[in-house]
Amino acid sequence: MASITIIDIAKMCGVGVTTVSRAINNHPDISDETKAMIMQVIKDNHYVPNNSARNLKRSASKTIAVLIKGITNAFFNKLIQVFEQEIKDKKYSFILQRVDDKEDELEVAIELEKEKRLRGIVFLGGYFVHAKEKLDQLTVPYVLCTIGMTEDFDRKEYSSVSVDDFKESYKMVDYLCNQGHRKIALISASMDDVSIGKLRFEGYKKALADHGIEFNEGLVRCMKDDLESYSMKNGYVVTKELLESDEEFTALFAISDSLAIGACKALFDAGKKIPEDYSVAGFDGVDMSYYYNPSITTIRQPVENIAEETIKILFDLIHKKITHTHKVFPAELVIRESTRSIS
Amino acid sequence: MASITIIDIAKMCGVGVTTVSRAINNHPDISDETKAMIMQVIKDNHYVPNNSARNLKRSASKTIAVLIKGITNAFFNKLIQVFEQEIKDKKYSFILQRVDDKEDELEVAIELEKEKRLRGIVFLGGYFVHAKEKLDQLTVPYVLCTIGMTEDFDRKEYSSVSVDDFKESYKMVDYLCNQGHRKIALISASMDDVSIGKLRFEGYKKALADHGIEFNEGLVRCMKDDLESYSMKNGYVVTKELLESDEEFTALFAISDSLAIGACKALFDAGKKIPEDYSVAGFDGVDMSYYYNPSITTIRQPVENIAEETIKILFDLIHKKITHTHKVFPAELVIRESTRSIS
DNA sequence: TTGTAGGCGTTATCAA
DNA sequence: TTGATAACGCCTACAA
Repeated sequence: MASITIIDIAKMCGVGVTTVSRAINNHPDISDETKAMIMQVIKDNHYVPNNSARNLKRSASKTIAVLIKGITNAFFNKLIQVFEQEIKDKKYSFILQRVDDKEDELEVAIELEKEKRLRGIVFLGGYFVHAKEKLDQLTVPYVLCTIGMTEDFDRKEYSSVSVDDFKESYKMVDYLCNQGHRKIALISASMDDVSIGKLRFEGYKKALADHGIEFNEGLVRCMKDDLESYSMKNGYVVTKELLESDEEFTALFAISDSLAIGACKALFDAGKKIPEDYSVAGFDGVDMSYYYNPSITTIRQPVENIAEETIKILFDLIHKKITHTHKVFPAELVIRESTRSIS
Repeated sequence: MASITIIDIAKMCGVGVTTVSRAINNHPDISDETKAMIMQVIKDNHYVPNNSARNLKRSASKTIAVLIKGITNAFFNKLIQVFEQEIKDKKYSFILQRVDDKEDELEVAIELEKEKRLRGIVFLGGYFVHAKEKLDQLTVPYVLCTIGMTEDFDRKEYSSVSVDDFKESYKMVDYLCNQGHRKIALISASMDDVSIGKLRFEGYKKALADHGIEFNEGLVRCMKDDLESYSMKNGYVVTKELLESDEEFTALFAISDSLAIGACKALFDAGKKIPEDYSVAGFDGVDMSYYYNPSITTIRQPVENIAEETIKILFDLIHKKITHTHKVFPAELVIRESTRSIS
């Protein structure tokens, strides 16, 4: 069935298409009278403008896209909420685009930029290893949000907002050491991770070293590739293995809260108590870490600040107020029930 | 900066645009030779077709959209994963569109249908109270997934897949009663909810009645409108109030697992033990209900079945194999650590 | 204040 | 197997 178009409306109203277009888009050059009349006809006939046609014609539509890799991550939920609010406050519209783990976020971005005439892009999650040449196909500003980048990527080429994953991870492990723990297990990303996973791992190693504790590879457990990354199940399975390996440890640091929760479950299943038998710590500071029993000691990322700053930088970039910028927020060590001193 | 178009590619290759279009879209009438040549040029020049133009021109693009209201709901995550898989298996592409709580999902759907030339739509979550007249503007088939509808909406007018929220809620409360509980608190949706919230509430009432237990309004607590619906925080706040009200109860049934977890936290804060002091039950069967400590007794919805059947019905509708269908799956009472018998 | 006409980048039709 | 050309539905100079 053929959809009703702007021409049909124009005919029904006995006016030209331009006039109808003006009515739709709140253009000034139109009398209130005709506008009201047109809007009424549009309503009566359920006319809905075709977005594809609009996007095709429009040079730039005030819209920002947020590309998010791995939507299951609870940590992103709050971020997105703030993004949406901030973007709407600026009278821009907001598109949330999920990117599959196996998809290339950059390709999606390039396509979306053309399709929607984007003005800016926020990348959330993932590793973001891309050739510069390909990045250059993006002609609008973009900001990487909470995507830890290793040094081999030139910081002059992009903007980012995040916490210092190395430092914050160090902070947690340092804390555990200060509580008397010397055998600290780590649930980390897979070894080929070059993003936050790697940084948090390095922070762990450095803290151990600074406390004169020898690094024990047997205590480091990587997430399973065949399970959803950063999932509770992943933490559960990996911890079960750790327990079966007979490696001794008194504390366990998981590089995300969800992994930590999975770890707790595995510990409970083995009849252990937290924190009496094992201290468990997470990272991110998602709501669940507070609601869990015991509540989880974690590193809380300042979500609101991160989100607001991301948008601020993006708009500054759009308005050419700044060149590439990197903002690093401090995160907070939140000590809760899941860890204890053993000294 | 002007983007490179199909015409540019055609010129560079010394062929017509049609030929380029054929190469891109895998049309048969083109020699492998020219096709390979064209694809190479496209690659070298990073040409990306403009989707708006394609959608504008195309009569029907094999794509299905899933509209989801309230993406924070963990229960939907698994559903979405299955949807994506099933849809891709059928060689269709998949669009996930988030709809804000305050937005009208139907309006979004109508617009999206035109913009993307959709072939079908899945609605997830929300209440779905819409005038028939407006629904008729949707010209492609759609299926309501886990959206409980009350009777005043003609079942011949739409298709749906869900569990029997009334019956399953009844099942849980019946179970609690059989465990000797007679003072059972309920955390429910707001009173003007006409969807699953209402159905689960009715199931609660019916089970009490069947056990000869008088309904006590003071034991029913509605989610706060000013907090995110079905959030842990909502469950937490509401349970705190309940505790302060001095209403006596031995069991608490929350109409979602997340609410139940919030409730547990409030109980723990008050120095109570679960299930020794209070039994707590949830609904949905999300992963978290298993990982929580204590693990939460819940009603597990058969997520995979629901998702698969939704897609099956949608495609049957698309291929005109069936008229409107309603599929109701049984859910499973999963008894775990958070509830106990007190008789 | 209003209308006409051309073009946005593709795909589909039809003729070569 | 190819290519010119007409839509697709809308916006916007420009003219009236």
